[in-house]
Amino acid sequence: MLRYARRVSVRVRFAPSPTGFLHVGSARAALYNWLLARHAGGTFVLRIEDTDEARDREEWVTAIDESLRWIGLDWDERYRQSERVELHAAAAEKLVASGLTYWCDCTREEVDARAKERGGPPGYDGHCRDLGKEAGPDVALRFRTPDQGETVVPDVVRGEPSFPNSTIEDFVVVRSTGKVMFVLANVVDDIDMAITHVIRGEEHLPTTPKYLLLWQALGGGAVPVFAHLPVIVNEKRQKLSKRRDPVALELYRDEGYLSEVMLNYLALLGWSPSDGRERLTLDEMVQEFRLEDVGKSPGFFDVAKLRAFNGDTIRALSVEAFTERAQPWLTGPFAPWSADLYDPDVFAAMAPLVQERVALLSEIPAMIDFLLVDEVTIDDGDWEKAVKPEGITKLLDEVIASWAEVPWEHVPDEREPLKDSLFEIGERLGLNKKRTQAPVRVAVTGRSVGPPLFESLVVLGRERALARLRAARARL
RNA sequence: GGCCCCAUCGUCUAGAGGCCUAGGACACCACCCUCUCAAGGUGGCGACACGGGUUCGAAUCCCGUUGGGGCUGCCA
Repeated sequence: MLRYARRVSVRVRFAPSPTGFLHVGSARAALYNWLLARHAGGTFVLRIEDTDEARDREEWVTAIDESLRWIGLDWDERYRQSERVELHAAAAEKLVASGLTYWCDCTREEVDARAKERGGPPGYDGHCRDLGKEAGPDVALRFRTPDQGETVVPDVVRGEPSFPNSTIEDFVVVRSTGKVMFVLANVVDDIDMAITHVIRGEEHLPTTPKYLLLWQALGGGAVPVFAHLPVIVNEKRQKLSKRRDPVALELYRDEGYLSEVMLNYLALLGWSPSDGRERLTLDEMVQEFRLEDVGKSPGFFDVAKLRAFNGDTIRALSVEAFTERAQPWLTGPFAPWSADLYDPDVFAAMAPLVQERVALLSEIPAMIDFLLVDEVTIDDGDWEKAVKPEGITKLLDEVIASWAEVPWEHVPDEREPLKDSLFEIGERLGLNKKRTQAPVRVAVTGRSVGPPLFESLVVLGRERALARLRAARARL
């Protein structure tokens, strides 16, 4: 019955261990599993492999759930491997009964010492293989691997890598503490959950022969289809690591990357639709995803490209959607100002101008902060550069006088009194437009770059604008 | 060291023997637009790692070399 079920429906699993935030590499593995499940109308199983007491933490379990939810990967079934230890233990007993294992009390030091002595490759030498040792404290259970033949991994992306059985050492399946090891637990759960496709990182490929040997020993039936995904690397072409690379998914969320962009980018790191398109919606990815189209070579996690995608996507948002997505940086946890300072009308007036200029949502505050705070902080470097040309004092004096009178409005291509008066003064003083606007911009916004000046001035209001111009004038 | 994997522009890739004087995207450069910055427009730079085969014909198939990577735990 199980066998039949396996034929008709795809069942995949994502099996993270809660030892840290969700890693971009793991997220991609989760995504590919999820895409296949959704594409095939199958089942996506989330299996938290929380059997490492030393490293697991409950908060990481929550963090993984949250990260998956953030990118919108929903699961159909969810298990905790820690709740299944009896099943694993039963499987271990079955192995003992089958005679395919033996007990071993060699310590790591002894194994290493013997390897060094014989000068051969490191690893276990089968020392206790025929010693008939009994179970007991400090005794581990090893699986006796075949000496002859080879084990072939049926892999959709890699073909059929084969491993000489003679190079597979007799590996530990049950620790001396009685705890079942990762591979065994993995196999037991995959058999029990009727997993049809194992999609995971390439780093698992070398242990897959052990997986297969155990699967066979336990009589698991038809083995799953494997898909070992190419590793994701940094600029030095090394596998992304928690220690040296920014890999936590939530790091990107907090920087203001859009979840759909993250998903799109991750999907493209190792897969592309047959026509090579890059910008895909989730639905399109589900529709077009095929395991057979997954590439073999490692992919560089290119933040510059991610960022470009993000900017494109932000710009394509409706103003309403943009405003909605921006909330965490406006009124939420990432807003740099106190709640009472924030004015939704100010943002509404600036939103379209801001939207075109940010690639990350986290860049929003710096685009509008000068409109919310009472006093701007002038960037000294920007100020020095802006007031360098001759005649700036005169310029500011005249602008202050003129703008005290001029209609305070700016309608592009129609009524632009602020703009007209400013550049009229600048021209009279022999300053080009760039140099004319620079000191005014820095005086009013605090920086030499930002949203369009005249629109900003209208939002700021005449009084505050003039006050800032006078304050700047006083600096000269 | 051993086992395994990988190899098209700087990066991600399209390419499944002739459609390839190798296409796209990001990055970079130049110009245009322009109140700054973006955005947008136009153009440019730029790759089949190397050597042997197979074939009328190879980026595409085979072998080797070189280079890169992964694994090598009584972690998962």
